[in-house]
Amino acid sequence: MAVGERPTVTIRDVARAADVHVSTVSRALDPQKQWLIAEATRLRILEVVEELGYRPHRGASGLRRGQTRTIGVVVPDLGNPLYAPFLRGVARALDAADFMPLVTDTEDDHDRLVRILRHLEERRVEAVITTAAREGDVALLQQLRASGTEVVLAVRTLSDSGLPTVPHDDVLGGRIAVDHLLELGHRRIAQVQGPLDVEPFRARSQGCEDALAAAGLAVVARAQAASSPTVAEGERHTLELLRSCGDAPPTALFVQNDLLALGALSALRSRGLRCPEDVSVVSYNDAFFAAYTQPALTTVRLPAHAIGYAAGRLALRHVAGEDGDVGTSVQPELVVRDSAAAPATGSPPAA
Amino acid sequence: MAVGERPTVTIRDVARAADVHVSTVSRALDPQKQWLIAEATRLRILEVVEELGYRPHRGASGLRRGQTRTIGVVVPDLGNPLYAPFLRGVARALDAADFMPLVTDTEDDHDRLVRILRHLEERRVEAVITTAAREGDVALLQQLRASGTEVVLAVRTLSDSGLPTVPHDDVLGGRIAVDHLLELGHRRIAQVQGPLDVEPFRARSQGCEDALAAAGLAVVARAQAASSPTVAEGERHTLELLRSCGDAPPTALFVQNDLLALGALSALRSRGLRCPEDVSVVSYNDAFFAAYTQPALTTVRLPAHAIGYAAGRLALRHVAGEDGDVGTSVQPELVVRDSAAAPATGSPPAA
DNA sequence: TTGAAAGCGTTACCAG
DNA sequence: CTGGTAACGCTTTCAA
Repeated sequence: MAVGERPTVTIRDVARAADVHVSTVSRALDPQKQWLIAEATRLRILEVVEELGYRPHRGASGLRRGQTRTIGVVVPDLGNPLYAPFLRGVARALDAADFMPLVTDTEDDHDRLVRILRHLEERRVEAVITTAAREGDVALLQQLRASGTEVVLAVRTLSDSGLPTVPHDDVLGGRIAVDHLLELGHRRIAQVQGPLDVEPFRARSQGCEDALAAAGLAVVARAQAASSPTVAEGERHTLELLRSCGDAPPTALFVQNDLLALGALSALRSRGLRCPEDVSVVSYNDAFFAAYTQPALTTVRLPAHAIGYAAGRLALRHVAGEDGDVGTSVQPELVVRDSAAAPATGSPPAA
Repeated sequence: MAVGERPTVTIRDVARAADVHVSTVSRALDPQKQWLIAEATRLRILEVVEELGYRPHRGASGLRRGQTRTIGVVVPDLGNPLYAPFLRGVARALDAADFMPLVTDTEDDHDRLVRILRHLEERRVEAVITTAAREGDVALLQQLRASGTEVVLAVRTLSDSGLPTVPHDDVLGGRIAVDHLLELGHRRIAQVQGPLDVEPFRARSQGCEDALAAAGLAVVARAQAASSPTVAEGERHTLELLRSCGDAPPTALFVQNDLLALGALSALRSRGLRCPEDVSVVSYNDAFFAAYTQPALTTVRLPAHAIGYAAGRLALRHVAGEDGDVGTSVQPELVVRDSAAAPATGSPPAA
C-alpha cells in the first residue's frame, strides 16, 4: 500500500461537501448537461471536486451508461516496428472521441488470439481493431461481431469476411516492387513470401506474379512461405531458396516485408553474396529502420499511420451505428534506397 | 450495428435459463467458490453459460469487488523497439495473475503524461508502470501514489523519489561501453547524450566519465544533450559535435542509445567519415535492429524483457499489499559487433 | 447448498 | 434548476 493512501473519493463525498445531491454533481460534471444547472452551483461543485481531488469512476459510469469508451487493438507482433506508427494513428483517432485503445499482442498465435478476444469481450470493448487476422480466423471474428462487438480489419484484411476494412492495395504494392526490379533489368527474380494464410502476403505474391507475367516471365524460385514474418524466418527461407537454386541464384529478390528482408540480407551475406551487386532486394513496409540497414532497403511504403488513423475512425463510426466503409486509401509507393540495383552484366540468365 | 446483434447476455439470463438464483450462478463461476455448490447445479449452469455465450462483465464485477485487475503501462515512445520486449515482459508477468496491461504512449511529452495519468486514474488501474518519467515528474508520480494508485518505475528511474523501482545499473553500462573503447586504444572519445533530465542518460554519462577518469582522460567533446532520444536528434547533435571539433574529430563516440546511434551513423556518413575506420561508435540498448545497421552496432545490452517482467511482478506485489523491492537485477553487458574498432594509427591525438 | 437483499459508483428519469 | 429513486451487472453477506 502506498503511504498516505486516502480512501477513494466518490461522487457522494463531493455532493456532501458541496451540500448538493449527487445527481446535481453528476450533471455539473457532464458537459452535455452543464447548461441545466445554476452557474453558482456548478462553480462550487467544481471547486470541491478540485479540492478533494475527485476522479469520476469511468467504470461505474460506463456500467450505468452501457459503454466503456474502449476499443481493443490486436496486433500480431509489437516488435514489428510497423505497428508503432499504426498504433499512434489509432490513438490519434480515438483521442478525439475520448475513447482509449486497449492494445494487445497475439504473438501471431491463434490460441492467444482466441484468449485475447474473449478477454476483450469480457472487458466490453465496443470494438476490436485487428491487424492479426489469418484466414482461419474469419469465423471467430464474425462471431465476435455477431455478439455485439464491432470488428474492424486493417493491414491483414480478409476479403470475403464482409467485415469493415481499411483498404490497402497490396497487389499494386507487389507489382510496384517487381516492376522496379524489371526496370533495373532483372530477369531472374525470386520471392521470399510471408505466411500464405495472411491475405496481404498472398496479394503481394499476386502483384509480383502479375508484373512478371506482363514481362513474359515467371518467378524463378520461391522458398516455402515463412510461417511468420520475422527476421529468423526470413533468413531461414532465403538460405533454403538459395540452396534450391544451386549455382544459378536469382539476381533479385522480392522479400515481402522488412523483417523478412533483414533476415534475407543476413542470409545473402552468409552465403558470400553481395547486395545489391550480386543480388538485389526489394522489400515491403518501409519500417523506420529500413533506411539504416546494410545496405539501406529499397522498399514499398505501407502508410501505417494513415491506416491506423483510418481504422480508428472506422471503428468509431461503427460504434456510433453509422455503417459504410471509410474512403481513405493511401496508395503504396516505392522508396528507392540502395538494396536494388541493375544486375551485373556478364552473367547471362541461364533460363 | 453489427448484423444479427443479440442483446448482451447477463448473469440474470443465465440464472433464469438454468432455473437458479443469480447468486448461484455467480458462485458457480467463481473458482474460489465452486466447492460450495452442488456439482450437478454447477454443470448445468456451465452448460447454459456455454449455450448462451455468456461473458461475465468484468467491469461490473470489478465495481462490486473494488478492483479492475488492470495495470497502466506508460512508455515514452512505442516506436522505440526497446519497448516491445519490455511490454512482452510486463504482459507475461500480468498474465499469470489475470491482470491486463493498459499500454499508453506519452510521445515523451509532459502534458500528455499528465493527461494519461489522469485517464488511468479514472479507469482505476491498480498500478502504473512507467518508463516515461523525467525528473520534473517526481511530484506528479508521488501524488498519484499517495492517492492510491501504486507506481512502479522501470528503465527511466528516479533515484530520490522513494518509488518502487526495477534497478538497472546504467553507470556500469556507461563504463563498460567506454572501457571497451579505451581497450581498443581510443583516447579521443566524445559523447552523444540523451536528455539530461532522464536519469539513465545521466548515469551513462557518469559511467563514461568514470571510465575516462580512471584512464586519466576526459571527454573530448560533448554535444548539447538531445532533447529526446530519437534518430533525428542523434543526427543533429552528432553533426553539431563534429562541427565543434573542427579538424580534430574524436576517434570514438559513446552514443547513449541505439536510436541516437542511428542518427550518429547518418551524421558520420554525411560528413564523409567512415565507421569504424575513422570514428568508432558504441551505443546502448541492443534493440533488435542493432545487428543489422551499417555497420552493425557494438552496443551495451539493456535486458528489456527481464526488466518488463520484473516491473510487472513488482507492480503486482505492491497491488497485493506486499511491499519490498524486487530482487532481479540483470547486469548490462557488452555486445561486440562492427561499429567499434581500434583507432587508425598515424593520426596522433592532438591533445 | 441455495436464495434474498444490499450495495459497488454512477446516471437517467421523474417530480417538484 | 434540483432532489429522489431506480437501475446498470455483478458479488457478498446473511438466512434458511
